Amino acid sequence: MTYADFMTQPRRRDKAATRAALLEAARLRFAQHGYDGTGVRDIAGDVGVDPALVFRYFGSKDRLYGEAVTVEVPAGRLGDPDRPITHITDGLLHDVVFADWEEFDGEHPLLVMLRSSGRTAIRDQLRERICADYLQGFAERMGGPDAALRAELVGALLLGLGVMRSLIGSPALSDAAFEETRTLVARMVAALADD
Amino acid sequence: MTYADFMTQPRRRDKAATRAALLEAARLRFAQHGYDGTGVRDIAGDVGVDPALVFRYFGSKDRLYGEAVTVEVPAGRLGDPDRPITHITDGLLHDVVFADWEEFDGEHPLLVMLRSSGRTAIRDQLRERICADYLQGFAERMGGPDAALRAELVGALLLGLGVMRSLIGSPALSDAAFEETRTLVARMVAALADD
DNA sequence: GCCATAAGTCATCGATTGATGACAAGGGAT
DNA sequence: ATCCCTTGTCATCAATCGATGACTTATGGC
Repeated sequence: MTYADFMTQPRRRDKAATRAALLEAARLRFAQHGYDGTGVRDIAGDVGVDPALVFRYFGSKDRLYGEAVTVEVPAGRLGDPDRPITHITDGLLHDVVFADWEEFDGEHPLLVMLRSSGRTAIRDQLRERICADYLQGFAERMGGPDAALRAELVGALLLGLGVMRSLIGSPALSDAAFEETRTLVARMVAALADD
Repeated sequence: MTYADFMTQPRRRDKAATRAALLEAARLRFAQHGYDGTGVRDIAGDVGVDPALVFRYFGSKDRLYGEAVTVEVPAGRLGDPDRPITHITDGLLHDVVFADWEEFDGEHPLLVMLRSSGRTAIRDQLRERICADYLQGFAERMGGPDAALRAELVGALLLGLGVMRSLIGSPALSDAAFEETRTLVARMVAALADD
């Protein structure tokens, strides 16, 4: 049997595998084209399966989206409260901004949600996750009267980096080595933390 | 004649005024719900006019979007090449990030485009404008071997600030006074410019 | 006041959307 | 080999999409 025969051959029936394949295809589609720009037929077409299965396995397009972009984000290695803030941002830069989220076409799920932020439900979830998962941890390590504000400035920097890298595709940042960027970011964050 | 009568009264026929009203309604809708989340009927409905007029005056939804988000952005007061970079970012922070773009529902047109970045044409235009209008000016004032990278870090910070403020709506940054934020941003940028 | 032109409306097209339920077919257990 | 439950397909619905062209109505010049 040739390879072409193998590919055109009907796939073996497996609920779990099909469901997982749909989920992965949905992640890619939503990441590239946003919620409104992605159709159920597109996703099912990528997997090579009937669109009706999407509704059988996920109930609705909304629930599929919810399950697709919901991923346990590393809380940011916020373990030791005495750890300097630049170590935290180093870790986040590496794990969140520079990490290759291959299941989301290389983009962080938060940036994927950004592209679908026209829907208020998605925007609310986005704010909720950014504030709870990241900003609060920053603020606790900042100290001072305007700790919250400075924490959000750090968040803005990291978020902006992600947007520039994967969404805009700015030339220098996209090509830069991690270590080079890390040094510069650490400088900016340190300037913010000093009193 | 009561106010209700006045409102339900058919508006006076005026091509220029209707066209302008459609354009403004389009800006608001696109800003809030993105390209795919906005229908021609929604826009026309806001103005209280027939959807067919959109095509008569703008040709297509695509061209309406193009005309709606295209706005002459202040080039960033890049006049004097000797002006320190922090002065530039001060001005941009004030005119671009903190400015209230009322015709775009308070958001900067670039952030509006961000919400529609699922469409590759929009994403390309977005990158083009950010690189040409801002990053290049930054890089010229940076100097050093990695000027381009550091320029994009400044751009990432400003872009992230805009996203946090208007798109995410993070609490501290949204409420903070301009002067307070300006001081902290200047600190971060200065740390980047020093050798 | 009439009339031509511009402004706005209406009906409708074809494609696509999310979603539903009836139906066909594969696969393991007996 | 047969049976039955699970998996996947098909046909289709109602709504909405962008878009088009024919029609109606208001308005300014005479």
